[in-house]
Amino acid sequence: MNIEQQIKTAFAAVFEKHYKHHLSNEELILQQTRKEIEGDFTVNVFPFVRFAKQKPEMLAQTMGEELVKELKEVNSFNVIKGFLNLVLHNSFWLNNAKQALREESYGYKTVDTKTAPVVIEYSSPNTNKPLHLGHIRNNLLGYSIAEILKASGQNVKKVNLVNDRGIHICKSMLAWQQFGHGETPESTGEKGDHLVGKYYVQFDKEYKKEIKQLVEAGKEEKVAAKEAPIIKKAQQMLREWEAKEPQVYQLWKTMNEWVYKGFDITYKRLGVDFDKIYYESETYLLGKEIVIDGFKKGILYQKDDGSIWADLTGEGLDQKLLLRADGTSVYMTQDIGTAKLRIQDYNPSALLYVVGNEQNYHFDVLKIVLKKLGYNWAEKIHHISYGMVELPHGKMKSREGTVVDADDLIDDIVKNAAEITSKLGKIEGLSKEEADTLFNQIGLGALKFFILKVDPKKKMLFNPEESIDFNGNTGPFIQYTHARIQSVLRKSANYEFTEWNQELIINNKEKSLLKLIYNYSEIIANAAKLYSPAMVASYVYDLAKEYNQFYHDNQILKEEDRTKAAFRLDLSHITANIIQSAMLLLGIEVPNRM
RNA sequence: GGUCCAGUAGCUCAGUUGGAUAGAGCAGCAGCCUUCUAAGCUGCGGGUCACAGGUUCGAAUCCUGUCUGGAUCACCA
Repeated sequence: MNIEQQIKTAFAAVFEKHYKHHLSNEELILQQTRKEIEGDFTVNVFPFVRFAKQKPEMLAQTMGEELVKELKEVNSFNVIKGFLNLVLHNSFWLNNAKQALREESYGYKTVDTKTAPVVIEYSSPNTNKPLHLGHIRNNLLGYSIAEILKASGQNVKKVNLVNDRGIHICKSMLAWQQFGHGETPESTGEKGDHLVGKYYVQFDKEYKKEIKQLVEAGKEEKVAAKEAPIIKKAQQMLREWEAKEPQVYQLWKTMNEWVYKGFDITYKRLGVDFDKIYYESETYLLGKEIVIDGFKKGILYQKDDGSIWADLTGEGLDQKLLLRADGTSVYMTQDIGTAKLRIQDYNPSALLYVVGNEQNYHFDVLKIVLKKLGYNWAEKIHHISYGMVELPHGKMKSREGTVVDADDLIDDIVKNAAEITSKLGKIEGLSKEEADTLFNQIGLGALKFFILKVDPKKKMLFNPEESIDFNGNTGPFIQYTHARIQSVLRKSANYEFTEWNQELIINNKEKSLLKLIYNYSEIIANAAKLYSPAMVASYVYDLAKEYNQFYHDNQILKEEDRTKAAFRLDLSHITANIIQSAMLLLGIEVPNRM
């Protein structure tokens, strides 16, 4: 039982003895005492005055006196208005520090790999264009959430679903066929995903041109959009693809290979990975079968043109198309198939999807359709919905060329890290290779922290200027704190120390650090519960900030009292370890020098 | 129009199930390096928590309404 629970239990027992009323664990709220006030844990007794029939101050006073007697960890207390502030013996915090020193992965729970896994899907790229800033948020969130879940003791499987088929893929294939003159990544030196993306854009251009021509010839815009020859050709190509027509299939394979090679580079730079990759081309037929089966059972219905639909009006939603009139699949169809496949593959306890909030409706529908089809496991689906990334000028729009390309962004930020780091004279004595590694760590550290520190549920503004700031609440600030500690640790070899014990007298800064150290495992648990890397980011920033203040105010190696020196060195050691481990949960590496 | 989400300092964001005087960073101003890494530390200024009601001992937090912004309601994914 942790100390919070002990206090709550003791509080309830004492309260019942005095006032003949039982307080449930839920109504008893224990919070950490705010910094300006003396104390470690605080109970607000206001909610209980009606049971005690006593003034809040009196009640708090009585409870304080009793708790000091009852619990050996509680040293003293004070009462301010209705707030009972409990002060623990310093030995409690010091003991926890000893534990943090002993435990290899302090704060983490061990994973039982025999339990049913949590399957988390993230990334889910389309193979028709390169990754952009929006994908970066997705990838960083997915990776980090998975790592946090693992640290909280869950058995996690990371999966990726590659949207490698569909009308959008045919569009870039068609454009390449018509306008590509046989270009390849090798012949142009262009990264494969960028090359394919170029043709996707070109398709859109041509399509628009044809629509415009048809409208000028007197067609309505809607009709024109349907009748434009190039879109007809793309649709024809999709049918040929589903029929595995050899030429189309070969082209599709070739172009997808180009894209995968490009993606691999970007994934590697971002440091994300997967346990399994699903390809929509391998799963969509399963979805198709399920839909046809559902139609035969009368759960779904068919329109005159042959298309198959789900009627969701009973659930307050609309009609939803599941198979087109020409028999080809839509996005929903394949998601039905992959969900079922994942259940078969893993028998998971939960199916998580890291997907943007623009698809909230899609996931509502997915769950309802699956339930209608009789799959009880639909309940296990949870959409981790995150907000869009916006730029200072507004939204990213591929058509207007305001998309921030993932590769370009990483290049820029690493370049910037190199400039600043060099200017600060931090690369003296480093080899070219070591320096490059450092630039990458700092640049990506800045980028990742900048994105992950924002609450995933909220939309975020990506200001390029702020993202390359390395001061204040940033990744490099935290990395720097870690490097600083490492420097102290390296030098400690030249000093003698005397082992400290629980009797040690500590100052305020030391105590603040001890408390933050104590909080780490609960932060991980909460971040896991809320799927929020931002909570970890916020915590590790607080920790680094607190350490820097401590570092500024106290001598460590040169402290005269060698017992205190030993303690401060240990505090530094623990802090560095937590910074490293917390940053790892965010997918950020911390250098030993910078 | 229906549904959903958001609105906190000049800007970007914290604020864990309702609790004490609403916090950081950036930007601005003023200080601190012969001493363990100054990518650091300290101080100053900056707020009608969109607005109006309600719930109660107590509301940035919960409820209702209004305003503003966004997402979505496709034979796109």
